[in-house]
Amino acid sequence: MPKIGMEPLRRRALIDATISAIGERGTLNVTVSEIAGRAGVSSALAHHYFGPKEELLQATMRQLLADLGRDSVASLRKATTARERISAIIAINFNAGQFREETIHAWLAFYVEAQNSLPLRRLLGVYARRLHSNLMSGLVPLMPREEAERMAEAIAALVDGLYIRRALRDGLPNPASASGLVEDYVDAKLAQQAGAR
Amino acid sequence: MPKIGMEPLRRRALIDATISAIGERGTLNVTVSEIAGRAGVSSALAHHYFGPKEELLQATMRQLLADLGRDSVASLRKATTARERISAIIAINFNAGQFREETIHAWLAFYVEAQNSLPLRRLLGVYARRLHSNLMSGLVPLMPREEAERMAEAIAALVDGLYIRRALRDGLPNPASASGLVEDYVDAKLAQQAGAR
DNA sequence: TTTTTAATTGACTGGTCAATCAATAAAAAT
DNA sequence: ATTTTTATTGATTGACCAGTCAATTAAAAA
Repeated sequence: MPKIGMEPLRRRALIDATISAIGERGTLNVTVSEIAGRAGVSSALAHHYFGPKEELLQATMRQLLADLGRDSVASLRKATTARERISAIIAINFNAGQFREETIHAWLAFYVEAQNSLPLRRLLGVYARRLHSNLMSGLVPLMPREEAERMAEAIAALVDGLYIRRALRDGLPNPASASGLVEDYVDAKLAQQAGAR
Repeated sequence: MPKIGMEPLRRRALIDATISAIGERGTLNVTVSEIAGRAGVSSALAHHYFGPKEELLQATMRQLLADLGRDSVASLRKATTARERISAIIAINFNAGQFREETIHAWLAFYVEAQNSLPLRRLLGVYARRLHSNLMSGLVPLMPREEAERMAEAIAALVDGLYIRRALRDGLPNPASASGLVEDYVDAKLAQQAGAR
């Protein structure tokens, strides 16, 4: 009983199913059938809309990035001072929507897969550059550019590291303590910066 | 032409081949045949010595951990003060042997695989606990225990994060700048600590 | 020298999975 | 009322791969 206009609904359902499948199994080694099953359709339909599996994965990655992007603009809009911008960026990465088992596993799996897939690597590059420029917009007003670059790199690494550690042991560190650690780092560095001036 | 006493040589060669195969392809999705080929033997021989693939992977992980452990005791032996111990631990993780494309890819791949394999998760747990206790031995003399715990977690996350970032873009951050970032963080926190006293 | 043991592989098996395709059914367009 | 388009799937194909096994060769032991 084919209704019309199913395409966008199916695409969305398949992408959601991909995230939850990867999230639950913790690896990109999920079959198209498994994903399709979760979305309530046959594997043939998944191929019908997305073609090869790789394209479904890319679409899923794009979805993840888009979600993060949406959260980012919303959160940054409320920030007025430079220091607030930094906090906003940190908060985005550890908010309830992002810092979930499911989402984290998906990110981690994509990091690994990016090693073999140029398109995925490009997508992650987009994310990395956006995070970097967001961070710089908060850091540059507070310190020399050189120092800001280093600190942006450190914050990004810290965030990635906390994600990975959360993926491994389940549950810990929790969102509050994770973002607390990063904030604490920023405070320490800013104090050091102020002292050196 | 079977010579005797091949077993330890073959085991070692197969483990090395596993690391380099995973390192080059960036994923645990390497076939036993590929690994065996690199080691100059047939896939049947790999199974003969290791049984199922999973066991070869575990042996490889154990090798990685053993290498890291050996580097650790060597490096820690030279440290006398608490601050030096911290630096020693940081240096271990970014020394030439550890912070290589190949090794990093292998670690990252194992992190992902650990999601599905209890034995691998256990092995990573061993590593995490050892790193944590090493860090604590350097931090506890310099600050309240509570604070030391938080900082050990942050340093560990920072190290993991720098690894992941190095795996993604090739080459950067380089060993010197990576360990520089971590040292810088430690200095900033210690200064903050001294100021608060 | 016969027998056992270690080393080694080619060939095979069974299972899994991505991708294709022909077929069906219903809505839309003509 | 045909024809075209959209939605959908079961069945199938072809590739790949982990793991097994019987067979071979040579060293060691009896």
